[in-house]
Amino acid sequence: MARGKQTDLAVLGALSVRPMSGYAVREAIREVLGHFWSESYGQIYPALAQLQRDGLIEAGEGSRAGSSVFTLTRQGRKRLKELLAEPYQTVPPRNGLLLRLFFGHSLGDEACRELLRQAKADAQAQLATFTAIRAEMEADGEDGAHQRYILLTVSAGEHSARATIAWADESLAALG
Amino acid sequence: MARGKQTDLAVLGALSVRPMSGYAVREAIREVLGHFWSESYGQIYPALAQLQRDGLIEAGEGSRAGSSVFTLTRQGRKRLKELLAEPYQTVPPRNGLLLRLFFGHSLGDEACRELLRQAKADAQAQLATFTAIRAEMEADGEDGAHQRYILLTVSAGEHSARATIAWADESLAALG
DNA sequence: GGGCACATGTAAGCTGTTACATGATTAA
DNA sequence: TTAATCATGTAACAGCTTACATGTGCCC
Repeated sequence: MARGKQTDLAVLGALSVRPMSGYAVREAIREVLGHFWSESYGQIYPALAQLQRDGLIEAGEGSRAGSSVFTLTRQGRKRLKELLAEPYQTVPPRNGLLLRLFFGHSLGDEACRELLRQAKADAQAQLATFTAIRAEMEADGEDGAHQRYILLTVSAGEHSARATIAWADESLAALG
Repeated sequence: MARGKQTDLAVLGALSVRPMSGYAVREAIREVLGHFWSESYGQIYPALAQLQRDGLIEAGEGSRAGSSVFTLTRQGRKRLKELLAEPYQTVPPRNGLLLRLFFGHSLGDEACRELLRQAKADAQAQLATFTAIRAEMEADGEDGAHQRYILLTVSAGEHSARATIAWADESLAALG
């Protein structure tokens, strides 16, 4: 019971885009929501079973033996809207990079600089990914209904990555 | 066993600033590291007991009956440096706000705008807090050894908050 | 026929929070 | 004297990941 409402939300949301198998739900979450959300098989399969028992999704014949394609029911669509409207829970922060920099005096300046350089490189790689996604989406031009909202989350990633790069540069300068 | 290395790191780090009780460790983590780290009593007390058994910290007489003040030993200081040098683990992302905006089509535009307005207000409040901390630290001017590193983490918070504000403004404009 | 992607599911175990039980000390 | 804060600790539980077990279908 009460297995994360947020997991239900992610699963129902994925199925609202198109019907798919549990495996595909996992892949969709990894690839599409990956930069701000994650779920493992250990969450997804039990969630699918429960959602089916509750009549929020229906299982259809899959493309191969033993596989299922899940589709949202009308109640499932209603439940999705309910969950979307609920206040979201935040996870307790656990930023290992900042924890290390906070004790930078014990860590040593050169190690701090190395951490910052790595963080900057990671953020640059992320920024490139987001920019590529945006370019691809804007080139396609399809799927207008979802696209604007997806671009909102891509934009969040871009802003966050740019902020990290600027912060790393400033901090590297400050450490001399 | 193997109770989070990162918890050990946070606890040893806190005690490296000054010797204190378990309760004070919790408060220090909440108040000082709060914007990027968290630990609960259920983590801290077992960690302290284990660290003491391992000879990394020593318990001294507290200010009142039954209370202890923990101090880093030489080995503890060494262990702290080891842990600081280890690569940090990242937590799987779980951003409830972006998850909701991603499915904004189902949620509805007005609800999306409300989420963005709230996110902006939160970020503004955070930014004000960080700015106040910075002002206070720069006014004091004391504790030079740690201060530069602490300001690095404050700066990270400022950049992140400003990025969120800019993103929210852009997104509100995009949603009309 | 071998490897890879697709596919389902569970059990063990780790990490971490919450709630509770307990009590000392201080300030109003 | 009563409320708040300081202080310690644990037990129950929630949430999630990982690894494993198992098998199908496709393509080279």
